[in-house]
Amino acid sequence: MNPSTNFSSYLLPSVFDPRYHQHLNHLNDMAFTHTKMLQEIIEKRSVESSASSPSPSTSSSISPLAATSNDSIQQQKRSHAHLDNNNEEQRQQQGKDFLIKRSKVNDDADDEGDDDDEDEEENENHHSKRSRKQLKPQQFLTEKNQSDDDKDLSSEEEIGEVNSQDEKQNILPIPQPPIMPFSPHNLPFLNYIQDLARTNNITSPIAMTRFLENLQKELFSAVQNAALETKRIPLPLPSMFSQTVHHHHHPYFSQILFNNSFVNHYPPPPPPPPLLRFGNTSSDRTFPFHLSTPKKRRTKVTDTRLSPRIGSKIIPHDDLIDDDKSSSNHSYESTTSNHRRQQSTIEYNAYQITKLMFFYTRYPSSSVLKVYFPDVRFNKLITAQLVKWFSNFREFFYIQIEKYARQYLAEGVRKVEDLIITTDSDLYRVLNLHYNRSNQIDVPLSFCDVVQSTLREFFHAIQQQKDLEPSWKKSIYKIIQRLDDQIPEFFKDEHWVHSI
DNA sequence: CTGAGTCCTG
DNA sequence: CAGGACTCAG
Repeated sequence: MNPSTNFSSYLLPSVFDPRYHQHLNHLNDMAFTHTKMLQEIIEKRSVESSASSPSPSTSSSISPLAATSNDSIQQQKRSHAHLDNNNEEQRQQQGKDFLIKRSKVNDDADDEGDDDDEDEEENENHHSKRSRKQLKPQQFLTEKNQSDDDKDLSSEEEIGEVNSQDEKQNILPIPQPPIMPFSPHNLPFLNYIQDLARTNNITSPIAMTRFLENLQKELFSAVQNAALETKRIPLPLPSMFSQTVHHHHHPYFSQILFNNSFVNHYPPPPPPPPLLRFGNTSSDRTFPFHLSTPKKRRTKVTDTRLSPRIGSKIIPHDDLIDDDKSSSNHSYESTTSNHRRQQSTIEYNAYQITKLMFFYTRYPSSSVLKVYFPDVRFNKLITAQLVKWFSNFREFFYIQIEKYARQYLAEGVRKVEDLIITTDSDLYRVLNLHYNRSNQIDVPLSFCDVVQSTLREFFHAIQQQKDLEPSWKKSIYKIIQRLDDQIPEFFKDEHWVHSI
């Protein structure tokens, strides 16, 4: 049980969002740019320092201890615990913040859309801004040693975390790619480095050189990790994760669940198709700095799934021109409208499929659900979501039936035997409209029986005035629970599922 | 204490 | 429909 487990899941969804990849690309760019710049700085510095101070061996003055000397005792304590981890991490974190921040400035389309609060202080001096973030759950991940990599794997999915690294990646040859012109655009980065240096009490040229080298190393190893990380990810993660970049291959359901359960920050409009700026390998797409802003803003699951357009399809009383004749639809589908529909259809499915399942089982256990959503990596929240859906379905189901039971009673029906539910019954139609609005499946006959049984139970109970007792419905629920059928196999069929 | 469910509310 | 309070069983 990793404390980060719960939160890490909030990070997931972004992975599915094309914009996330855009964002990563962007960060990647930045990293290279900055690395390059660092190198230049270092070169420059080293020339200077070698001229001024002959003995490089003294460079150890940059050690964290040097930093603590002026600082509070608290800091000392902490450095005791973490050894030089502390400072490293600080710098690293600042680096992250910076990168993230930068990318935000340059990338309006960015939709992480969660941390309005977090980065407003970005113009403040970097010295003080740490405290707040320190406590955030994800941050703890960075404190882990690389030695417990394995543990990390078990702890759900922490994507793109940066672990402070060992030295195996010494100075790697910089892939020399794009020669980045030194534009004013990059000035903030220099400022940032200066701040950083100040923070770390870097004064002497030698120390500065050393400091910059370390910084470079960190930056670069981060990039390297990106590559490693992406190779590693597919392992612990379900297949769906590896698919996420190929938008032609949307996992029908997981997409939704994750999107919905965790990231609802995006306003409705579906993102434009993600385009990778450069690089074709997966490692090019990912950058290890996960956008460390906590995405724990309460997610309202329907927010994305039931974006206005999508939601309208589910809401009763909706003129669903689109869905009801989806078959004929395909004839006129042109590029854009088709695209739109695809997007919405994907989202529509998850929920709809769950609804269809309701025809077979009213009380699916979570284990059953897992079986029928094999490509979904279940976690607490997802499970809860599904359970909640079924709970809501049931609610509607029982309310309708109770209503009709009372109605029949009022109409003078006497014997429960007179209550017969067929596909022509009003009650059936109402339910079918709710769960199977587009007639996507043939409702199993058993469902009629269940409805009928339920109706009779309610009827009988009301007739006996059991409804005056406190929780009179519960006994009925128990009876109905036993009537669950097995979910047919075709729910497992990916093709069928996609065709919904 | 936790998970499953229900009930109630917005 | 989602959230949250609440109940109840294990």
